[in-house]
Amino acid sequence: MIEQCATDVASAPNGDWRPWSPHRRENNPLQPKNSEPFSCLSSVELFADLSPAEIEAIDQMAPARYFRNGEFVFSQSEPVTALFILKKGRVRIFRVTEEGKALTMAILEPGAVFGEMMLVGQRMYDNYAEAIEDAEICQLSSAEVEQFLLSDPRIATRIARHLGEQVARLEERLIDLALRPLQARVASTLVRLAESQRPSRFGYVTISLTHDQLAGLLGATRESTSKTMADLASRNLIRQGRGRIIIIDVDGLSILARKMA
Amino acid sequence: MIEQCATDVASAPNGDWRPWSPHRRENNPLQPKNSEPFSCLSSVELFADLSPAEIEAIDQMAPARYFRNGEFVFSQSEPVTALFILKKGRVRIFRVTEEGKALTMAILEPGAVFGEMMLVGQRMYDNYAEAIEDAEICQLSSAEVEQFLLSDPRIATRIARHLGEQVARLEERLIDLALRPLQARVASTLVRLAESQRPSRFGYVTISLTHDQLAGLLGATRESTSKTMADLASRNLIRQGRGRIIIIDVDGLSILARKMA
DNA sequence: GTGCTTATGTGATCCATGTCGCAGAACGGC
DNA sequence: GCCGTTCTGCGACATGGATCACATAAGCAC
Repeated sequence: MIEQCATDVASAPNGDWRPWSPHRRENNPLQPKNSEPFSCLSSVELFADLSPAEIEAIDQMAPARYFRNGEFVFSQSEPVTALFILKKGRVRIFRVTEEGKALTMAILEPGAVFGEMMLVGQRMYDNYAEAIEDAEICQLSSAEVEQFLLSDPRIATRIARHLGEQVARLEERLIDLALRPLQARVASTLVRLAESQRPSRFGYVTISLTHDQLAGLLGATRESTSKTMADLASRNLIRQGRGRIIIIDVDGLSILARKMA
Repeated sequence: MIEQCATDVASAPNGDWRPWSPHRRENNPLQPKNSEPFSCLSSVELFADLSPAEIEAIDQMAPARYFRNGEFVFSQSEPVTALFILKKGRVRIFRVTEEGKALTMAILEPGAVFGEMMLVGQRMYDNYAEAIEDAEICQLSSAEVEQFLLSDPRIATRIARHLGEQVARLEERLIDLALRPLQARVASTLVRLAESQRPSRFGYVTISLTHDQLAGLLGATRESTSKTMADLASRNLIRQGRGRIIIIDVDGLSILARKMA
């Protein structure tokens, strides 16, 4: 059953041509870990105002599904489910133009809620969501959301707040893209990513992204991103590893981030 | 009293140097038209679910203020008021970088609500609002909003919906900026502007913007915007007048809008 | 009308990134 | 160990817009 659903959603938007997406596609589905003790919903900010009993009730409605690295969590073709809660793994939200170019809207970490725009009347248009690590995701249908969440002012307010944050972030990115050179955009993006990350063992924050994924987030090419990253590394602001970026000097990056030319 | 407030807010963010803003600054304040028969709040989508009595109640709290073309409605320095309702005139929301470059986030028409991000916990950061026509604007303080609006699920939902639309629009713009050439961006922006406009007398939509204002919205220079506009005009997609753009062929523009290169 | 101010047209550069084409390096599987 | 795949690093080159520097035109004040 899980396999059924998963491969279902994993099919590419346009046939099977997807230069903007990882190609790995193993065919052994992820099995649910048996009896996770933690609710899908605890530690999700959206439900912070609810009592344990209420959370439990909603939890019943939100079955987890499992996605392998590279599988699609949703695409336009899937308008049934409204709200997704990322329990484990990471998910990339992105859009694709007719010509096959992609821009990453967000890279989500565990605890993130997504798909909120659908439940607020918006279609997700050409937004796609794809697991970039094996992931575990809870889902609520639009009907359930409409009935149990939007009607509750505590949650509606949280949703509004969450959307407000998104607006702020998007405006920030728009500014960057419109009037800052690549180096500043890279720096600013790294800072933003670093903030949403717990600083691992030794004070340094590690970001697990390839240059390619970072480029998708920047609206730049992999090549120029690589060049800029090399430059930042040579200035000891970051250190590089294959698929990982270690932030050495957040303040230095922040300064670069607001440089214009 | 009105004069007092108005000149108060009209002061520029950094001293008086504002290349990114109109210079006109008459010093006779606008006088309120006596006894407008229409409430500030009717015909505002946000309050569509409320009864006339409730609207009336809120209306009492929302005094109108008058701003001259070029005056600032708010800047960072004014954190008191939370929600603005544009009754008459037009307002431009924009951000400025340290270097003095500006990007216009939105151009608002009568009936629009703005400042919603503040009331949702967001600071407006470096957002400014400036009247680009003589304007009449109602205001609610954050306290009032908190107390009467956010707690009401009907309104909270509307706010969420409104923010959701904004997110969608911003993502659209981000895509445009990231991966479409200027001509497509101009076309797409014109289409978007045309949609939020009532098609005047003879079917044609007229947009009242200078090339400069349009450029601010595009994240491009006035020069390249002018060139592109001339091109569009030569293809009979639009017609030009000083400070006004007449949309002749929306469909033609829409096609250009999705062209990549 | 005259004259001032603001909007638009245009052309000659320049420069940051995109594009294309490889080569080397790091990892994963066997 | 070896091999294939995925990442990263360059370099040569093309190009869309930005910049700068004006010329012209349209409207407003008088």
